[in-house]
Amino acid sequence: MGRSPCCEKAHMNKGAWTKEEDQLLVDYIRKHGEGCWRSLPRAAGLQRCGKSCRLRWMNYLRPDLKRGNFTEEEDELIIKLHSLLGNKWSLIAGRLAGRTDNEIKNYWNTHIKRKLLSRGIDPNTHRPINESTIPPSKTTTPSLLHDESVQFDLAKPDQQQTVKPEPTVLYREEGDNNNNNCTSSGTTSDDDCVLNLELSVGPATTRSYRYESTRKANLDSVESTGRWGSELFGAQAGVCLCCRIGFHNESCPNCRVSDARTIWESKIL
DNA sequence: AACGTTTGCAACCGCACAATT
DNA sequence: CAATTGTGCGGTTGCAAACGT
Repeated sequence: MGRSPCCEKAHMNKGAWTKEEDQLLVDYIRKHGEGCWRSLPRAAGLQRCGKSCRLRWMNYLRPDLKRGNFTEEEDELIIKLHSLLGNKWSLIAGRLAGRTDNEIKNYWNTHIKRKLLSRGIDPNTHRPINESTIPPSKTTTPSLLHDESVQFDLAKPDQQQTVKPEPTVLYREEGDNNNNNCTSSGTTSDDDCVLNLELSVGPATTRSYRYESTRKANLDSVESTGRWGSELFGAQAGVCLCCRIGFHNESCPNCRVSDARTIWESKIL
């Protein structure tokens, strides 16, 4: 069956946007607001695919974007968030005001990867590249997943929480005298081994269901397909940190769903 | 100056999934 | 409830600028 293409590509412009196109898009969105990207190009007089318009607006034309170089603080925050979230660029971008997922993704690939490699850290695992030679007990976990200093007020899932964990020791190698400044308490002068993170963690911003029947249908579909949609499991709408860090929160919809999944899996497995 | 290589980033593509009909 | 539509995401590509020889 397949779906129809998002637009008729035959007569569409591709490639770099011109100033005139930018102006048309900005003018139209100022006037009518965002939304309905499919019909926007025609309405705005643009020979562009709706997706292309959306991308251009989201990544470059939005007035709230912060342009310019990344600061050292942003670098470290990206590294920390990546260690926690992986390649969830949109989630990472959501924690950096004025930065876009595309910008962060590019910055990661061109700068931060190299930076981590120069530190001897695998950018994919956030562990020392030669870690395989290190006894596990000597290696401190790089992930917030196991960072007990992270605290959430799970009684208030709708309230944005500012979390100030103690600086987390990321990596320490046995016998590395150059890194003796790294301590488990995080008091150190070595910026290379400690990240002082102030994470602003919001609730999983689940989309509201216009129809309760849709929600039920999607929940039911889990049973029939065995797949867990992002809305249900908090992947796209915002990672459920309660689940990710091993907490359980009765008032968090995702935790309740994960309960459902656990029950469902226990029936199946 | 000319050419080849590397780097940085804007934009595209395909896919997944929520929303709607 | 199946089919369809619209949106958003992550991976990848293409190209211009910077750099090296």
